Amino acid sequence: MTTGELIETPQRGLRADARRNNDALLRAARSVFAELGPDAPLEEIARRAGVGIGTLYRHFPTRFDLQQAVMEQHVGRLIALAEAALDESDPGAAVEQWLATKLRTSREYHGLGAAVWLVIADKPSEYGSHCELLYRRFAELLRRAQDAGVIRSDVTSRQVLRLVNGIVLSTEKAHDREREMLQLFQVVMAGLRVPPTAP
Amino acid sequence: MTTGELIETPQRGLRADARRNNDALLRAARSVFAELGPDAPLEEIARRAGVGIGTLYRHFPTRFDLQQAVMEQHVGRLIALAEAALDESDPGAAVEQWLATKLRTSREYHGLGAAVWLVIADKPSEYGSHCELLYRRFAELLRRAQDAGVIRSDVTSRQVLRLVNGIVLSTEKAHDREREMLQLFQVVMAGLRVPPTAP
Amino acid sequence: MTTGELIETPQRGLRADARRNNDALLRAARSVFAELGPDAPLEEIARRAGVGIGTLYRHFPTRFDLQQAVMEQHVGRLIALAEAALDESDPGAAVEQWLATKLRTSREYHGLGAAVWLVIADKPSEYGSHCELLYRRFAELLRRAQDAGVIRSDVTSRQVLRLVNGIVLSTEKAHDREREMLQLFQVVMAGLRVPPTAP
Amino acid sequence: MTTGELIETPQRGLRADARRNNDALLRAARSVFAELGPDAPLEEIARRAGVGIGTLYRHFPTRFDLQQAVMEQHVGRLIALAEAALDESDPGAAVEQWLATKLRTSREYHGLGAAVWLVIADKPSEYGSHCELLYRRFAELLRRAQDAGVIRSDVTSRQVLRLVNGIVLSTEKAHDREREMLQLFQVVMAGLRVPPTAP
DNA sequence: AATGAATGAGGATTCATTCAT
DNA sequence: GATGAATGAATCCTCATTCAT
Repeated sequence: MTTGELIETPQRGLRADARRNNDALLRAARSVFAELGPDAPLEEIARRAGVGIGTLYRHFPTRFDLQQAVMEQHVGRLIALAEAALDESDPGAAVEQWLATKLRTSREYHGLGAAVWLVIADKPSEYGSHCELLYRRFAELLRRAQDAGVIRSDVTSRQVLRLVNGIVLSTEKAHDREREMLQLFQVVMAGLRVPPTAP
Repeated sequence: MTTGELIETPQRGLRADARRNNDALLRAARSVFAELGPDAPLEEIARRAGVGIGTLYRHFPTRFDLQQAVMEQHVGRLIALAEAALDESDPGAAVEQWLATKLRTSREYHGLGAAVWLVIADKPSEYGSHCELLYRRFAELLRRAQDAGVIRSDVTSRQVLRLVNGIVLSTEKAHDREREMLQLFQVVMAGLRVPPTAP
Repeated sequence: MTTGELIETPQRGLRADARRNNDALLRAARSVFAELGPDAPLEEIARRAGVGIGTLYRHFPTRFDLQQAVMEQHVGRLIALAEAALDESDPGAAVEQWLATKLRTSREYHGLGAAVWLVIADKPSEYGSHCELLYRRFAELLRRAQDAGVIRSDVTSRQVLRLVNGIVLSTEKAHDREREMLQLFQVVMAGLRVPPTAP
Repeated sequence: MTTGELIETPQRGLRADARRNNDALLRAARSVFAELGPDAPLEEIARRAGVGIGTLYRHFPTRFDLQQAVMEQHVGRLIALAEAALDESDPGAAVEQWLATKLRTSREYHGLGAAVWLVIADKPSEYGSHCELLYRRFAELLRRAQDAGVIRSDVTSRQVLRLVNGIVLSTEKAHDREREMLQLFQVVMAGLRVPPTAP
């Protein structure tokens, strides 16, 4: 089961330099979007990737294409991680660790996918189906934990993802963001766990 | 205790038309910022307020002044509500209702104050001190509930505000946002309540 | 012979406060024009005069009216000085001193009258006739010196005034302007004096 | 000794159309600045150069860059002329001719370099060093004439340049400017020449 | 394919001028 | 008369996007 791999290398059959440029553009886009937000000047991305603006447009005809490609990579990695997590023995720990990883890695995508990646676009798209796949994988992960009786059964996977996403977004300008995020995550997790029943 | 009132009418001593325009500009700014985000064209705000662009600049020399004024109004209202809530008899209900109101009314200020209003600006400013006041009032509100044993004692007021703010932000593009927000709020509140101890 | 007086008080028959405002506006205009140039914001002049912008417009309907009024005052003073100089016994010293005074006092009017005040406007105007008067007075002053054999006879009064004006203009950004101007003035005067003939 | 040449073509290695536009912009800027002054609308320059406003900004990111480039060209030409003049046999004629040329050609740069080009900017810049070079070349030119005994020894090159610059500035609005400038130039030159000593 | 020059629409901002209070 | 609020034209400047090289 190697869904992730496919996503990492969507540029089969390109000339070597084209692939190199594609990679450089994605890397540059990720950092520029992280620094300057989703409306960052495209010229800055091209500059940082070391290519001309024309090349950027050849690879990604619209700003959205580029944003989506950046998110796609991120989603792909999260899917791979979720699939790996499904093999873990402790369902509760699996969910918690995956969410913690998502929390940490999503910091860079503020604004970009932010509210976007959860919203399965209305028109069917490759990106949309990847998001759905991620969604399904996490749902499985969560269900295992719920079935094991460690996570409350009355929360949906969508709700959990939104809560975690909310932590990322609401701490954007926080002073000690890392710490803030972890503390909020602990609060949320405490709320999600099934309280020990009185014997 | 009428802190709120003062904030509602900071334009004493202006000519009648000036005050009218000031109001219209604030109203227009609120709706335009809500629709188009904090970088919305100022001309659109002037247009919707029915005044010339020059008038907008006379009242609010910088975009930030306008954004801040909009937030200030919002914060002022929340302060007034918090002060009223402090008079309620049921501490748990007071907190919950106030948070629910904040949730509902903050929808319009996405991006504007977004994470901003919680971040007390480093330089001392009137707006900053209002935010601090709001913060203090909510802290009192929360402490009452914690002292009454209905809210967990190991969460800080800052954390609670961030969680609620996160709900607003992460549901920005949600289909049935109102419903979605309320559900998430319930999940968060469930996590914040002290679980009934076994007798 | 009191031509100067007339020019100093052109606001006969005004209300006391009107006259006061007129004075304040002229004073403010002089300093603002000196600092910011002839295109300085009129609002700044009103502000510095302590009156509303509307009042400025009532007194001086156009920017030119204000500029002209400032120059008129200056020209009036120079005329008075020239008339006094005509009474001096040493014709050479009289010319030189008057020119030195003009040099010093004109510093403030850079750009304003600069090239303007010498140019007798094509349409007849009160200001124009004042300039002509100044021109005539200086011509008399110069002629006396030429007749006395201390200034070369082949230069015209217009040329002399232009040369001195040029000194003001070309030293505008000079580091030690006062000194620069005086040195250049000495060079020019040396060129204007009749060289002692071999006996 | 071909300093001038280097200055004339600072745009090596540009695409043909880019160089063409650069030339057109400089030409347009020169004439527009001459007509409308240094604060002329940049759009007018772009229009007259037949390019879009964006192209102007690509070539000259700030107004100052454009102004400086125009002056640089002028200064470059004057340097080349000064270097050629140093080869002339008659030192007095060399100085006088060069100054006359400067007088004539500087008419177009009123206000632009006006007093500016003489003021060696405090921060080191390419333009500043070019001005210094021009300054040095003229100083050599003048010294030759002073050593030959045709120009008074008690004037500095800076003073001479300022006097000539003053002529340009004070005749800006003169009716028959060309004639007026030449007459003043003759007066100044007469003052600079060493009077024939009585035998 | 890659490049980067050219374009111009869009939005910010200032200030002269008018006019209601 | 005085005031200062309102107005909008004029200008600046940035980028997304196209296209010739």
